[in-house]
Amino acid sequence: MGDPLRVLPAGTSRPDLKEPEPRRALRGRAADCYHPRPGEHQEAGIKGMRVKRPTSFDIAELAGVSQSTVSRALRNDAMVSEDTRQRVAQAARLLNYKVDVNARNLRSQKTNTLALLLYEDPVTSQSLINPFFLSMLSSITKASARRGYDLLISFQQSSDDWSADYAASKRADGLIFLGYGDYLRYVDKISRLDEVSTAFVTWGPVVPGQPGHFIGSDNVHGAREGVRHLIARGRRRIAFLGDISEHCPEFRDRYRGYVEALGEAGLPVIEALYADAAASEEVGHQAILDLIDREGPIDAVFGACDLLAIGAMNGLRERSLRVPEDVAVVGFDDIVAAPFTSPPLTTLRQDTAAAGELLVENLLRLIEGRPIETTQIATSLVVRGSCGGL
Amino acid sequence: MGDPLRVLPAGTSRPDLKEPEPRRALRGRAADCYHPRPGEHQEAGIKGMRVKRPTSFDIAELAGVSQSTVSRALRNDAMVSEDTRQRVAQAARLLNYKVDVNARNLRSQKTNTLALLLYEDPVTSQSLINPFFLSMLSSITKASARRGYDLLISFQQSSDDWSADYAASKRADGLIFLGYGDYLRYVDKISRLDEVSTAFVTWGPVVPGQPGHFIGSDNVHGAREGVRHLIARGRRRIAFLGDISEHCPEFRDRYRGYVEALGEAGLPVIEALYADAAASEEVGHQAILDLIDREGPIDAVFGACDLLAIGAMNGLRERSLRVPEDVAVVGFDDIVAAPFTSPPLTTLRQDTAAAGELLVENLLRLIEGRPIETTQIATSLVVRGSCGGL
DNA sequence: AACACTTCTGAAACCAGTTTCAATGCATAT
DNA sequence: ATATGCATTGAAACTGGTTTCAGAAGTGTT
Repeated sequence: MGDPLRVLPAGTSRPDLKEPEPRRALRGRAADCYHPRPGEHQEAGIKGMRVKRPTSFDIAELAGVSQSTVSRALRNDAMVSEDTRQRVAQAARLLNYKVDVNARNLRSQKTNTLALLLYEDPVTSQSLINPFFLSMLSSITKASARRGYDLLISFQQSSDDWSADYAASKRADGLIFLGYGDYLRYVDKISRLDEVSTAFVTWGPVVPGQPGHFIGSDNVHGAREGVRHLIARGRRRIAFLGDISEHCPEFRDRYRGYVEALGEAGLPVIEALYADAAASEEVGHQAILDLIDREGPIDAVFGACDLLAIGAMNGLRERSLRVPEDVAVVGFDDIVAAPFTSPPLTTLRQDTAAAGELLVENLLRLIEGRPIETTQIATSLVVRGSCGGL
Repeated sequence: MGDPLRVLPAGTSRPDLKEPEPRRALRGRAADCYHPRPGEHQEAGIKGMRVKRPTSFDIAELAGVSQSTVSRALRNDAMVSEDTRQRVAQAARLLNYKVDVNARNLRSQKTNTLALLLYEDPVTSQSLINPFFLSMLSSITKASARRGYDLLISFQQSSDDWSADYAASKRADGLIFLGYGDYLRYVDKISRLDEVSTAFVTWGPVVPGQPGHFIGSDNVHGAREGVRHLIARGRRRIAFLGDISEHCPEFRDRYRGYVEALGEAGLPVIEALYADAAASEEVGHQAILDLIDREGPIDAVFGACDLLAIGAMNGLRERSLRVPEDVAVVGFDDIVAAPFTSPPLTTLRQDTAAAGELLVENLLRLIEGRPIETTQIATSLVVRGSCGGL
């Protein structure tokens, strides 16, 4: 088969250019100094001898078309004949051509990149070691990759190093906020994003008045299911562990679910069985000790997160109370450690795969101006040993 | 105080430009259609009415200098007077100017971005839920942020979706590879990176012949320390759990440490006390059962990773063997679950903070052509309950 | 006073693509 | 045969910075 790349289409080699054409001439020179062959990268390692990357002009020359046609062909623009597209594709493959995303982004005013801002809890610094975020991360990465988007990631430590600049400096088309518990401290900055019309989504509880951007698990429903499960197994004095101040809107929702489940069953909500506790093992440990010493026997604990539930189990063991015989325990999150505790922890799994998918989906909807439909993710009860059998 | 921005320096308003100057004229127009005032973002939300971002030309006009001077001033280029720098900075602040990184990258041929490629173990898919990687991720992010680099992240699932294109398409200046256990399957592709002179570093065991790029914990030393600790507590029949085939070079190194510690103490290496096991709780569980049933009593287990050690503890409990009284257990990694097992797991902590720092540091050294010095990170023994007291 | 040497600045080239616009060729409608 | 329409294509404008180059202003030397 003859080389189709050498067959120049009629009308291409027009000889009627007489004037110097300074701009074009300079651009064209790039092509002249590039002599690539597949597999001849030997000099690449030699310092300062780096071979020049091929540009779309090189592809154009090789394929016998104009540079703009190369651009169209490689983007599968509609207005290119199948024959041309093939020739360009082959030339690009031959020279091992890769678009320069900076040039592309500059002109098209699009980056095809999302930025993920991960906020640490400045108090506990727990969010970073919370495996929950690794699976969120994984699913977000995959969801954006599947849609052809790159993902920039940034761990935010204080509210000072604010990274809305990711959008302002055209590094990313949209932002994803992720954080555990108290993220309201940066919401004031988030609201400013609306003013500069920067697309963003946030993981966490739905904030009233801005439903579209805020995506989270159905915490109320999940907690209700967990507490129902305890009640169905005959537990009556069920303690709730978790900070329900405005710092932890998610925990507050889970407390609502707890209250609702009790109400359904006609059980009283005993104020004294609530223990304020930040999300960490140590805090949960101490909180349950205080609660038992103060209020006497309980027969179950609902932890607003797994770390609290695990801390509670350790505290119970310290008071020689057996889990689940004496006290049943249910957590929330289903972190990796959950199946490894003894007994294994019954908990409400947050569907991180669906969550990541929804965050990205909704962010792209915002970017493209399409309407948002779903904003909540269902949780599922994972029954293990700590709640007293199936 | 008068507005310094209006004081044009002499010689700036030169009136001797008569010719049309097509290029400049078009560029200048951008400045004319932008009328910003701090806090007047009202129209920003209205569709299609988006206010045009300020460019460096706008800053130049406001500051009464040329656009190239603006560029220099904002980058703290040496060749700008303090007075000019101040004026430019003030103008930029006033218009809330942010550089367009795409334009910057395009011209400077630098992205100020690193790409992190996280590989899943296709067999166990464990690496994603392994909290070890979250802390690696966190430290890598922080290390690159500290140096002014953005971080692109990508979870690689199969060896097919190869992302050297991150560098080829000028998205990133360098690559960081992260993966658990068997990553040799993509090393053939990694070696190709050298050919195209793409800077990269890899987390894992040092691969002979390419010392500079490969960074990892001192696995031999760490394992030796752990096994020494067991020996010092009187243990003699110490099992080793872990796959030491070429698929897991790290485990292989840890096995070497195990053998060395035994040798130092004059203990024989009993072939039968080695159990091949991939990195997961289930596999460790089964492996220890088989080993006990086959070889009879042991008094200690060294797990090549924490998940294996945890699995082993569960298996031992199933055979009614007490940890640490009957069998002492030591793991490797120090994952978050480690302190929550019962008894809490003694293990070798990998210093992820130092590791992330070193990966980024070395990658930048490669990018800038500076020599690399360190390639190994020390581990530290974390003594908890599972090894039989301090 | 003439000269060299910095230090600072502006004009224009440059990076490598996308997008606009006008032109071409060809098929179909009149 | 001519007008109309459409699919393709190329030339040139355009994106918003950085970098080169040359010139101006100011200082020090002889």
